[in-house]
Amino acid sequence: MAISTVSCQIRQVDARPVFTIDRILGLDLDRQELRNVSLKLYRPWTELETTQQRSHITVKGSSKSSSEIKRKEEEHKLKCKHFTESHRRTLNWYIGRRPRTAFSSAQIEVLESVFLINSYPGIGIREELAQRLQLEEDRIQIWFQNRRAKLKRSHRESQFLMVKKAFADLKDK
Amino acid sequence: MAISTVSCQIRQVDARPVFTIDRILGLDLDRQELRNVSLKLYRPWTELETTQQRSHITVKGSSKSSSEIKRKEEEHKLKCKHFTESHRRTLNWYIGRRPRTAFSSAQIEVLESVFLINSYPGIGIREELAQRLQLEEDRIQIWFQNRRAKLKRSHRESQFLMVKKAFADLKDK
DNA sequence: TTTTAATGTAATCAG
DNA sequence: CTGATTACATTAAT
Repeated sequence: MAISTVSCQIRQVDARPVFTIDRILGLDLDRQELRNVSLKLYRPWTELETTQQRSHITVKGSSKSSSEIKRKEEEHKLKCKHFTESHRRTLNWYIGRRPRTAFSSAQIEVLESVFLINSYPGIGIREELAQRLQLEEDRIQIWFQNRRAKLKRSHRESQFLMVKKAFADLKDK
Repeated sequence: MAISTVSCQIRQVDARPVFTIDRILGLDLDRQELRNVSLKLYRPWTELETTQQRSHITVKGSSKSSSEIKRKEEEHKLKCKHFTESHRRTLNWYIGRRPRTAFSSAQIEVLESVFLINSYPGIGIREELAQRLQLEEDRIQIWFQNRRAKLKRSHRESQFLMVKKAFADLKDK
């Protein structure tokens, strides 16, 4: 099979390095020589997949996968839409950064309520929220990430204050 | 063990949601009831750290062995050092997560050069790189893992674009 | 200026 | 190992 052949070649290289780091960095070998070497790189995913041989992978997928694929497609469509609707941001806009989402206060309220109970919502809850709040699931995941970071930051700060206060109290004695 | 207990509780909640969103929003359950439920929130950084409870993880090694054991011991010492040297990050830091390594651009350049030739460097090359770049071998292994993931991701995306284009071309006919 | 959505990537964990 | 997810530092929009 093609793959195992290739990986053998690699293993060989590993054991008795044809490419030392010096060579790779071009300290020891010039580029012309490098092009002459016929070493197949081991990049399995570079090859086209022949539909059949991946079906087993898609089955065992964790909680996401089918829903994730759909999500990514939607996201992509949305990205394309952004290119066409070029009002505001036409200039402002550089290499494909998503326009900042402005959550409504109603959306924030719901998100905060959920966060209070569970700051690590799984895919199920996130998708339900997405549907209910008319947001992409990705926006929600990011929101929770940022929210956790914020909570952590505030926690850190309050701890810092407590330590400071403890020191102050010590001085008073 | 405390940590796994907590995360199991969470996973339970995720799989078979005791808290539906309706309940969380109080559409289905009033706050008094909510307070009676004894669900531990998963807020790791809130808890005090109980120094060592993660050592079992280091055992399960696979293909590597003598060098790996030595390496793991060093890593462990390093972790302990982090607990004692409590300047910066004392608060920042919860349950023994390694502080994020910031690679220098010079280090990245070398790593990328090697990656271009061989994206699956064996232990030999990794250790040489570690010595040369003044990094732990583990950092390098992780870097290659993440780098492969990145390459694969970008490859997936470009494939997606090509499929999309193919569809567009079909329409044109 | 402050807050925070978005991004990139190192670290972690399950399979 | 991969794949998914998380934490964290940074950037940039409001």
